[in-house]
Amino acid sequence: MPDAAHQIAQLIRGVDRIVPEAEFRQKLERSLKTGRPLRVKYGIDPTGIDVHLGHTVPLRKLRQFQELGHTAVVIIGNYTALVGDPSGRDETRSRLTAPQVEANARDYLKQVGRIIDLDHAEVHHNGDWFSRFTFLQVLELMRGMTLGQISAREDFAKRIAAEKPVFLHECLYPLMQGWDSVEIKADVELGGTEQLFSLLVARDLQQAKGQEPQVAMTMPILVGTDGTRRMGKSLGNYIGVAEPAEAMFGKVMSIPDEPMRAYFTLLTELPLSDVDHLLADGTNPRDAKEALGKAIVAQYHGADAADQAAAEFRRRASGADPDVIPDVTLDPAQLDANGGIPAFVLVKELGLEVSTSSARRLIAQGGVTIGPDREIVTDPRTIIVVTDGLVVRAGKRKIARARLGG
RNA sequence: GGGUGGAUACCCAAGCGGCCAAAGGGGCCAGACUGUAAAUCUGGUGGCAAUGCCUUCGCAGGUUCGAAUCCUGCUCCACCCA
Repeated sequence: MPDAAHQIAQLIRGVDRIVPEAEFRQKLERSLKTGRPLRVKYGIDPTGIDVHLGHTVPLRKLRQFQELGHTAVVIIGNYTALVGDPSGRDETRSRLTAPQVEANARDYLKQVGRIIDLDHAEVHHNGDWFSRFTFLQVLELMRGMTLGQISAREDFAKRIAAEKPVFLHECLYPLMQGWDSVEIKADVELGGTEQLFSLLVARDLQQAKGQEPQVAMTMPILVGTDGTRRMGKSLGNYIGVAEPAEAMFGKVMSIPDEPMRAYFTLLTELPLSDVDHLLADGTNPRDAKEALGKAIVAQYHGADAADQAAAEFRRRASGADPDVIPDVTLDPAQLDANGGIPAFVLVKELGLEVSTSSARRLIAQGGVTIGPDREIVTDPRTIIVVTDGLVVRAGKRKIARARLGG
């Protein structure tokens, strides 16, 4: 194990806050002296199915702890998922059923395994203990917090001010999360900035049970591909860890320039001095973004795939067609005697648009080009004579090659 | 239990008898521009082999030549008082 100073230097990268910082230092030093690794907790609620780069920020931190010899403890919040984390929410989360949560949990773990080493991690489901809770225990747990504390929380306070509902079960969420820490005797808990409140609730509960309280380590919230709002599935601005290399790379390239530094810091291992260099004035931000994209994609798909994705992106950006163009077989019955078909029907049949109405619109706006010469079609009713292998492009991203069945 | 205010397209939100496939904003799509983006500008954003037709304003009925708009019942939601 590297010494405490080294560990701290490494662990502090990208971290928002450590509360309380002195305790963290003490815990680390003691761990080194006694050889007993720290128990580092990270909880994830299986509410959706896509783990995205936003989730990987604390997960990558967890991985760093692992690499330094500490114990990663992953909590699958199958019970908390039934409640729904109110953090950062301005409305109540929609309700999930137990089987949904079950299925999600399995899927999640698979994706989480892309970031941390699950073979050397502890994985718990908080349903293991919460499903056995008696009502009396629930009441006891609720003694841990007052209405004042709860309603002081920013997310609840906002909702109350906006006359939006706050349900009682949501108030229980931080207590449940805190109890998880008691169950697994956490030394450190990781979470996003907005989790600080919940992470600190655990300290009280642990102390009440005679345990040494955990240290909260919060990570900044990663902004999504729109560059402003937090990355999230519902906002449609996320990059999923399970996405194919090219899609992942393309999405990284589509972020605005401003959040690049945060991405480098939180999502890559690149030395920060190198990052400074890449982002220095006078350099082309595209090159920096390309380096960022490669570094991220390589983590999930390998360096070769990352390079290929980058090359492919350059090709597309220069206007060339992609390497692989999907074939779509046309039903010959759609064609007239001369092999012709109206442009808007063609676009729909090739699956480039979902409805004839939208196909008409796209064509009328000059978004459709046909064949090697990229002939622009602007009248939706233009009859296109289809030959086998005809390439049709719709907008910047969609393309298909027509195949005549036969 | 009492009171009040709501439910409109992907989201927010206007409309309160015909001029409504429904303002405005956001998002998204396309085009122009570019350093990959972003920003900006322009256009589009229910469906249909389509100068017209069909379905859509919580649900079910009703009034009317005509209903997102008026009436009745229902469902759901929130807030306030207790």
